[in-house]
Amino acid sequence: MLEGDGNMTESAPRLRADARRNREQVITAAREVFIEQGTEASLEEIARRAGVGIATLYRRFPDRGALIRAVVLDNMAVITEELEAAEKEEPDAESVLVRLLRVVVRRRIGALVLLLLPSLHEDPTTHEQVRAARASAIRRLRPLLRAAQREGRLRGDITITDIALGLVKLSRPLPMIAARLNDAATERQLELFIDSLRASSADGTGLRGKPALDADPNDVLGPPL
Amino acid sequence: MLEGDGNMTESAPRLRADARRNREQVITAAREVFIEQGTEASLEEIARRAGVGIATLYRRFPDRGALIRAVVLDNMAVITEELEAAEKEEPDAESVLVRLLRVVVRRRIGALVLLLLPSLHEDPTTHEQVRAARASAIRRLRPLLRAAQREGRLRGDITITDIALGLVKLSRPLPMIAARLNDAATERQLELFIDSLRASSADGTGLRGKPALDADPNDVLGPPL
DNA sequence: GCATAAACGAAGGCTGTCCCTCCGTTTGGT
DNA sequence: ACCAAACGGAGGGACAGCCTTCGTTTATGC
Repeated sequence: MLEGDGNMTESAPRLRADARRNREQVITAAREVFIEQGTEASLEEIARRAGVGIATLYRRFPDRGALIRAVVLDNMAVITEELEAAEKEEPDAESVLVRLLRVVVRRRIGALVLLLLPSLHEDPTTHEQVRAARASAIRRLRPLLRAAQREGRLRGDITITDIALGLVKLSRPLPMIAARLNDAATERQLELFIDSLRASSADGTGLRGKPALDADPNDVLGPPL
Repeated sequence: MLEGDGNMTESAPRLRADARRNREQVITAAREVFIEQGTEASLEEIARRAGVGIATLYRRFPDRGALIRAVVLDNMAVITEELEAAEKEEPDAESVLVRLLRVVVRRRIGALVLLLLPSLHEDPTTHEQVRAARASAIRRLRPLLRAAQREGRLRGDITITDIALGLVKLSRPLPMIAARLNDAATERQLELFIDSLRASSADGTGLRGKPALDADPNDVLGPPL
């Protein structure tokens, strides 16, 4: 969760302290619930988990779309922030990338980055805003991946889409399984996934199956990554 | 879907031809819907997707539990069957295992194998039956994995649980994304996952993080695999 | 401190969905 | 051709989620 003034989108009068705190709690709860149950989840449950009355949620986010939007933008901001920190502190591209993966999974952000885009596709207002945030993130991520591949640390037949989708699936907790188990499993799978991205995993024949998801700019996933 | 007489559990009079057909369609639909939405999904949607009236579903499966049970047993049967075929036709353990993974994912079975167990845990009636099927599958799978590891083709720090959970996550389609996209993504991720299991992926340091999920026989996942 | 505007939570009417049964109709098997 | 078996859909009851209204609480500026 980014600090900020909790008002990166429209210019509102400025929230009271408790209101700002509640707003962030709602976004955090929404992020978790959306990942677990999808964006159709009950808003009342989100409010409950945020420790907040349902009215408070509606006061801050007039409809479901507004809440989704807020979560997505917040996620994007976290990613950007973390990316900058990593680029300063890590020695090479591969380290930056791997660190980013770990953060994204641990913070449960992965899923929403891609997952929520389709819903926003309808909304002409903020679609541009979200699209811009996403485009900017990709503009930074792509050269990073290229670099790591040139370093010879990551396999060459991987695309950003592969990584993004992998994160999405990793991040989704399995329903009807205890949280602790889910966390343990996710961590383990993440390390497996990271290993699978490394150059040593490529068996020379390249990935079986088509490059999948590369094409079709009109698709949910936007232009080829 | 296994053929059989559609009556592997209790001894019923013998179903009419159309009834048997409908029964299988319901199971198939249930498998898909359960994977997508969890076992709390609407039974009416399952009936709809099976192209069958809601009454027909209830006639065959008196309650939700019965349906879940049927799906699980069916899945187990398919796995066993496929395993036997693969063991006859494939040259080594690794090939058998990989082939099995591909079948399980393509048939959308993966998720349910583990996913449904917790729900059944409550039910004293059929729990034993399911537990037996599962135990028998594991008894066959474990030596297979060991063999593949001895062959030096699969990394040594992998457990059956790792594989099972990997399959579960792979198999779950992402909500609000077109089916075609989901299929393409899943296929791609599966190949990545398979590569990650190979010995060449291990970087010598072993998997970061604890062996996770190995212990606690009282857990959802049963005894260590 | 205290006044006041901002923010809060909970109750409740409304709507839609899902569960499950009942019953008139259709269909497979002999 | 007969009839038991199987079918589908309508519909009542229950319930969960949406969103608003309203009386109460709390942060903030003087």
